[in-house]
Amino acid sequence: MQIGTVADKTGVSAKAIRYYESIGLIAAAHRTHSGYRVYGDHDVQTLRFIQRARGLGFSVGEVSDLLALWRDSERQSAQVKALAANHVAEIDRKIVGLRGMRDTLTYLMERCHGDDRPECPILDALGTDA
Amino acid sequence: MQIGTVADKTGVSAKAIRYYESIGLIAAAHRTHSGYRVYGDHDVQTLRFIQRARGLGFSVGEVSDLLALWRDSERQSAQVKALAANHVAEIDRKIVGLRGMRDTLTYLMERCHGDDRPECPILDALGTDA
DNA sequence: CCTTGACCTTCCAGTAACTGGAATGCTTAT
DNA sequence: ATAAGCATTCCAGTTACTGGAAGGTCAAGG
Repeated sequence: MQIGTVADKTGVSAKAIRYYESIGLIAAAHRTHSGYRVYGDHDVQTLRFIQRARGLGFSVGEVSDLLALWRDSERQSAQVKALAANHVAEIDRKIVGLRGMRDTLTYLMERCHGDDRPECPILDALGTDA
Repeated sequence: MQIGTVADKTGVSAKAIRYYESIGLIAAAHRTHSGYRVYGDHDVQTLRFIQRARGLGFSVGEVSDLLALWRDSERQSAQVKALAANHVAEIDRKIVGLRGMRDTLTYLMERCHGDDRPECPILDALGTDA
């Protein structure tokens, strides 16, 4: 298989696959005599794994750890769970931050007429001296 | 006032202030004969505005628009409200995405023993062929 | 007068995770 | 022979800054 086929099968762009190779997330692919990268089903599996983990918001570094655990038959599920727990905590922090922003903004928007007059509590809130 | 004082007063780092100047978000500061930037209370107000807007998650580009509206006495509050509404929609999209990730992860974590055995539904979910 | 320390200056690099695009090469079909 | 549709490498750009190097400025103290 060439890189384009793998990209289609995994949903990971050819660019991203090369990038993952360049940073060492995946092993360097074998090449044809003319330099084309060649992949097998195993690589498709790995890239699907990566794609799903990225889709769950894991950073590339975390994905690297997850891949290592995935390949390690001696792993302890506690390690995986701990990684996931950390990530969930991180997600929760982000959600809390975003909710705070949204709450403030909706509060201000409710008080803004939103017509052709210039008065605006949103700008007032941003610009107060307090 | 020099840049360090403004940084203290506004919570915007000196680095960030210079950066904002470099991208044109704020006007170039006047300089002393020796090249030091000089600021007044007006600049402190502006930077506080920027700081608050950034804290609500507005991008620097959006902050630029907000600043323009803030300075425009002829503005229509509807423009501000629309900007805010777009931003809230964006925030909501992010929250939905994050919640989806969190739900999936917590679902999988509940099923993971998290002990010294290797079996792990989290890795299974990431690695399935389906 | 000189030095020390705390300021300030500019400029370059790095961050995360890629994407876009240019210039070029390979393969296959017409 | 050439054109289409793949592939390759490499450089730049994205966001919003931060870190650090190399070096000027200013006030205070010895």
